Formats: sequence, C-alpha cells, structure tokens
Amino acid sequence: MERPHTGRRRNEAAREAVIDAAIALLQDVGYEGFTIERLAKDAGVGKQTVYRWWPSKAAVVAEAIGTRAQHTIPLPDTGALGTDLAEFFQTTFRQSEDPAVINQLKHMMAASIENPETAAPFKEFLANRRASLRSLLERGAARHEMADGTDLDFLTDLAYGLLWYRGLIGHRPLDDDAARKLAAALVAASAPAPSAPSDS
Amino acid sequence: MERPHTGRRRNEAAREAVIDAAIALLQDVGYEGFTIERLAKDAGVGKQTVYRWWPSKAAVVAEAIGTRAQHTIPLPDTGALGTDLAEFFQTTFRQSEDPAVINQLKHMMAASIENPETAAPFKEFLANRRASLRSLLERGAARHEMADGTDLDFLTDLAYGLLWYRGLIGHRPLDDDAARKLAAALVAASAPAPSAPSDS
Amino acid sequence: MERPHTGRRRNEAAREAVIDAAIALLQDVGYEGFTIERLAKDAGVGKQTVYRWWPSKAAVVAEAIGTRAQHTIPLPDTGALGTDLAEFFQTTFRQSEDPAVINQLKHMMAASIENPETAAPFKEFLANRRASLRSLLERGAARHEMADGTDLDFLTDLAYGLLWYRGLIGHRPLDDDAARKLAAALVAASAPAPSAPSDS
Amino acid sequence: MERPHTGRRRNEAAREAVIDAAIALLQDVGYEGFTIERLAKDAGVGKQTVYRWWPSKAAVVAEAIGTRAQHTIPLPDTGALGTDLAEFFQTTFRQSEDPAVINQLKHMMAASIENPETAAPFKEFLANRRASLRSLLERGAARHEMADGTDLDFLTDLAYGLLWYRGLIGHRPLDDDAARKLAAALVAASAPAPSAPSDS
DNA sequence: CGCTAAACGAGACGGTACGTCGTGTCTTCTG
DNA sequence: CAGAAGACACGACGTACCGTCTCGTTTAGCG
Repeated sequence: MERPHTGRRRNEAAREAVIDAAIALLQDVGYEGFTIERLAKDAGVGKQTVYRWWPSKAAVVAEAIGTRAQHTIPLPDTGALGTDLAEFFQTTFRQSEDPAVINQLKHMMAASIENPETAAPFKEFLANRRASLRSLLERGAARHEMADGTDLDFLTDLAYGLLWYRGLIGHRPLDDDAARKLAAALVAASAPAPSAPSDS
Repeated sequence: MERPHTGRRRNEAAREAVIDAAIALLQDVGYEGFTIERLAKDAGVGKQTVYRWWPSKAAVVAEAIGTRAQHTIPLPDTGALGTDLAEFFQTTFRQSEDPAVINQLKHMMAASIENPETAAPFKEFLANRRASLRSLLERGAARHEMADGTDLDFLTDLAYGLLWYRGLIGHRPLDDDAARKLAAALVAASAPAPSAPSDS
Repeated sequence: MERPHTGRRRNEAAREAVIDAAIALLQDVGYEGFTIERLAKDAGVGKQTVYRWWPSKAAVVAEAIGTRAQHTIPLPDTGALGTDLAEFFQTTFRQSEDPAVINQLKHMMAASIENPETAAPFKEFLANRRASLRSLLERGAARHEMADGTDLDFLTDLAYGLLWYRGLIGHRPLDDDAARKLAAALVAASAPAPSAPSDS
Repeated sequence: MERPHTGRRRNEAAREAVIDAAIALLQDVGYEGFTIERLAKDAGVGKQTVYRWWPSKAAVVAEAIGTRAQHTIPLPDTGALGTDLAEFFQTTFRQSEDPAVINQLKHMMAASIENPETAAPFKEFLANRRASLRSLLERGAARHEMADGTDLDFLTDLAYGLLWYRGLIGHRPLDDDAARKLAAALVAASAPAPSAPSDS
C-alpha cells in the first residue's frame, strides 16, 4: 500500500534555526537584501535544506512572520471605555517605540507589499490585533457608552491607522500623549448622543 | 568664484526615456523583477546613464512614481468644517481606489522602508499631503469650529492613518461611507466644548 | 584529523572545456580581445566557474599555454651533427610556417610580456624546446664533432633566436634554406679546430 | 598672404604632452592597462584631444614608440670583422641590459604582436637596426673576410635573434662574453673557405 | 545488525544581474 | 575655433545569489 517512511526524518532543529535566522535577517536587511544564501549561512544550514522545505524566499519569510506575530497586548478592564482605551494604547505605543519592534513591523509590512505570498500571515496577524481592540470597543458598546450603530471596525482602523502611519513614517512619536488623544478621539467619535449631557 | 559648468549637459531626452521605461516596466513586471539592465535596454540608454543620475533602482522608481503622482486634491471651501472634510476625503478616497494608484503608493512605501535613501522624497510627498489637510483644519479652527488647543497634527495623522492603513492592507474599502465617517469623527474629536449647546 | 573534502567536487569536464576554449580563443582573437565573458560562453560554463579556479585571465591563458605546449619535435639521429641539425630545423621551421602555430606562439609571447603571471609556463615550454636541441648538440659533442668547451647553451639560443626573431617579425621566411644555413652556421661555430688546413 | 587665423591655434604642447605621457605610461603599465582615459589625465589633456589626432590607442603607442626609438649604435671600424662585430655587440648588449630599455623593447614587441597597426613603425625601427649591422658585415665582405655569396641577412637575423631571444625571455644574460661568442660565431659561419689558407 | 533511504552541511555548477570602468562619440563652455 | 570637461551608448569587468546538482556523513526504520 503505502510506504510509511524510509530514511532520516526532518531535523526540527534545522527548521527552527532557519526560521529564527529569517526573523533576524528580515529585521536586519529587509525583504529586499534578504538572501537564501545568507539565511542558510546564518542558520548554519545547507542551502538545499532551505529549498527542501520552503519553495521560495517568500515562503520562508511568510512562515517567519506568522511564527513571530503572536505577541498580544493584555486587554485592560477599568470599567470605562475611555480609560480602557487610554491604557491599551499606552501599552501598545510603548511597545511600538522599541526600535527593534517597529523595525520588524515595518519590514513585515514591506515584505507583504512586495510579495503577496508573505501578505497572508501578516494580514492574519493584523486581523488578530484588530480583534483585540474590537473586543474592548464591544465592551464599551455593551455598556452603552457608544451611540447605537457605531461602526466599531471603522474605529479600529482609525486607531491602528494612526499607529501604523506614525510608525511607518516616524515623523511624530507614539508617546503617551498620543495614546491619550487617540482614546479621547475614539470616545468623542462614538459618543452616544449630543442631547443628554452625561452625568453618572 | 563659482565654476558655472563644463562639459556636456544632461540629456533631458535620456532622462525622460528612463522614466517612461521605468513606469512601463514597473507596470509590466512589478518592483521585484524590475532590472536596471532591462530598464536601460528598454529606454535605449546605457546602464551608466541610469547610475549617473539615480543612486539605486528605488530612486528611479521613486522618481517615476513621483512624476506621475502629481495629482493634487482641490481644497473645498463650503464654509463648514464637516462638509469641507467630507468632500475632501471623498475625493481623496476615490482617487485611492484606483488599483494603479494604490499600487504605486504601496510600492513607494515599501521602497521607503527597504531603502531609507529613497525615503526623503517620499516623506516630502507625504508632508505635502498632510499640509493640504491641515490648511483645511486651520480654516475650521479660525472659524472657531474647534476647541482651543486642538492638536491639528494629530487629527491629520488620524485621517491619513486610516487612508494608509486601509490602503496598505486592503481589508476594507475606502468608500464614500468611510469618508463621511472620517469627517464626522474628526469633527467630533475637535468639537469646541460639550458645555455650550450649539445654536444654529 | 583531516577533513577529506565536503561538497561537490570540481568538475573536470568544465576545466577542460575552459582550457580548450581558451586555446581556441587565444588563437582567434589574441591576448587582447580575449574576454572572460566570451571564454565562459564558448566553454559553455558560468563565469564564476572560471573565476573560481583561475585568478585572472592571465592564469587561464597560462594554463592553456602550458597544456598545449607539449608537442615535441622528434630528434633525428643520422650520425652526423650537420645533418641532424638540418633535419631538426627543417621539421621545426615547417611547423612554424603554419600561420595558426606561429600565431599562437606570438600571442603566447605577448601574453608572457604583458603579464608575468603567464610567463612561467611559457618559459618552461621554451626551456623544454631548448633542452631538445641541446641533447642533439650533446650527441655531436660526444662524437667529438665540436671543439672542447663549446657553449651549447649559446648555440641553442642562437638557433631559437633566429626562429623567434623571424617568426615574430615575419620579415623573412623560415624555409628549408634558412634551416640549412642555420645548421651550417652552428656546425661552423662549433667546429673542433682548424686542425689540418688553416694556421695562423 | 596668410589668413591671420581666427580662434585658438593648435596647441603643439598638448601633442607632446600626450606622446610623453604615452611613453611613460607604456613603460609603467605596458600595452595592456594602457588606457586612453588615463593617458589623457596624465597628459592633462581632454580625451577628445587625443582622439582628434590619433585614431586609436595603437596609433598613439606607435607614434610614441617611433619617436623614442631613435637611439643608434655607433659603427666601429677597427679594420677587422671579428673585432668590429665584438665591439658592436658589446655596445648593443650593454644598452640592452638596462632594465628600462629592455622593458620598453619588450612592450613594443608585445604591442606589435597584439595590434598590427602599431607594428609598422616598430618594424621600421627593427629594419634600421638590421641595416646598421648589415653595413658592418658588408664592410667585412668587401675586405674579403667572408666567403662569396654569404647571406648577410641571415647573419643579421642570427645576431639580432640572439639579442631578442635572450632579451625577451631573460633566461641568460646579454653580457660581454655573449657578445664575444656571437662575434666569433658570425665570423666562423661566414669564413671564406676551409680549403684555401688565407693569404693576406 | 546490516541495509536502504532520506536528510544533512558543504560547496561546485550554469546562469542573471549587479554596479564600475573604459571605449570612442558627442555636446557645451572658456580662452 | 581648439581644447577641457564631461555626458552619452555600449559592453566587459569581477562579485553576489539564484536554484540545481553532487559529494560524504548521519540518522532512522525494515528486514
């Protein structure tokens, strides 16, 4: 019937070494300048081993991106949307101020632009991040801190848009002040109604 | 003194041939696969002539894109911030929905990430776009449609952040609805004060 | 221990293809005009393969010369120095009248002048040729057809000097007459003594 | 009369600067490595000025060679062929032992091989040198120091053959001993007749 | 335990494109 | 209007990687 297997098994250590080296290399030189030759040497692996398991540079990068894009931001729960958001953005922005992190994110974005194959895992990563923020907003909506019919996806994109825009261009910082203003803006943009001045 | 110049001048025809060929080639094979060798041959130009005037593939591409990317958005002036913004974003978003345009912008961004050397003209381009929007917002501030001390740069980044975030990822459209919501969000985020109810 | 070798071994066929192509190319276009690019293409080999094994154009040419410069002239043995020499020179000169041969020799000489790196194998080749003639002369000396203390190296240089001088300049032919005269001149220059006839 | 001439006259100094630089450059780097670009820069001259007056690198080299190759050997006149020749060869060989001289001669030869265009002035130079020696031999023939019908051209080639052969290869010196042996060899090879004892 | 077979590090292979340099031609400006 | 400066189209230079192909070695299951 089916021959189960013969010969040496795949060396998992080699696989990990390649992925780790890929992440480091991507951060270092970007998607352009990313070389299988260099990757293999950095990983201490033969070129053929790379080609045996990944069909292309894009595939390695894609897997590297997918593997690394796991880190999550803890969702705060202070009971009020404004403070929840402010805290969430502060944590997020502080992470993004780390040059290594922003560098990695930028190069992941560039890779995603250059090659659609790498885009898929990257987009999934982004979708996960959006989902985090959305659940925060949903909590606010459930507490009626938002007008009915508020477009949560829009607000999410607004928030991550600021993060990425400043992160990619670097013309202005992602500091605590920006986090506070962003939280306030989201709250203002989703405020329930202009009529009844709030009390509570 | 100043030596005015000696020797043959730059051949403008060659420059144009290169830029034209670059645009065609970019559309044909994309940023990857874009070869200086092929570019020179297509343009009927020596490779050296390309390298003489552009430091890198990215630089040629940047200029090619920049040459074509002259489209300016007319600043509407309806007398009210909300409608001005809505109109501005609608026009902007509609342009960005063109696959060719968004593709060029994405590749400009990727090139800017991969190669900081090319980033300068791109950042200037972005700064110009921000300045357009900012002048619109300033008009609103002058009309006291905004709270004192509103951070116009923050609002600008918020707006372009949404544009770029959706443009780069493509997970949701930049349609008229988004434009309207964005205008409303900016207005809400900069509203003069919750205390004094409006009196139209 | 000793690492025996790792990785694929050198492809001997490629080496031979390069050398063969080098010989042909050298004959065709000379040392100038000899292009590594063309050599690689003619040999059906990657340029890198050439550069991997030879440090320079000169080195390839040197090896090509060394490989090809094996053809030996049979040493005649008629029992008398004069006829031995005459026969040897006739054979040698006739070979040298072939335009292809003389062309190759000239270009070898030029290469040896231009680039000392190529000189070594060429000089060895020349030394081999001198050794052939010298053994002929030694036989004559052993038969006491020469004066004691005759400088065989000088005679050898005299003979090959004529060959090369005419070969390089081409102002006069290397024909049978020249061969005969050369043989006679060597015999005269090495004659044992003015034994019987002359006095003084 | 004469047209007063308009505009700048041809700069003879530029021509000389080129030739001088060519000689120096040729000695320095040989025919290979000889660059018009470098020549123009060394001469402090525009490339076009070189091309205006010489059709090719070979032509410049040819003229440089022709200009410099003027040095003549004084013809000795001792009354006897053997001593005349010995003196002539000693003088000639001593000049040729100068590394600068031999280097220049070798590169001239190489240039002549590589590029037939440069060969003409070089061959003329060689012909002049042969003519010198031939006139010496003719004097000996006139004095009946030679057999009737001796091939003077052959003897000339024999002599210069030795000079060039040793000069080009450098395996043995062109010293006074060699000069003496060469003179003796020529005398022996042209001796009037073994039978008839001399009767001066 | 010995055999077969696959995976491994290493690295040579035929290629393509790189960015630089020199060619010979052609402006352009200065003296 | 000759001459320097230098841009031009062309093409070879020597290098870096591409993706494929041996090599000899290591490691696993099967008989």
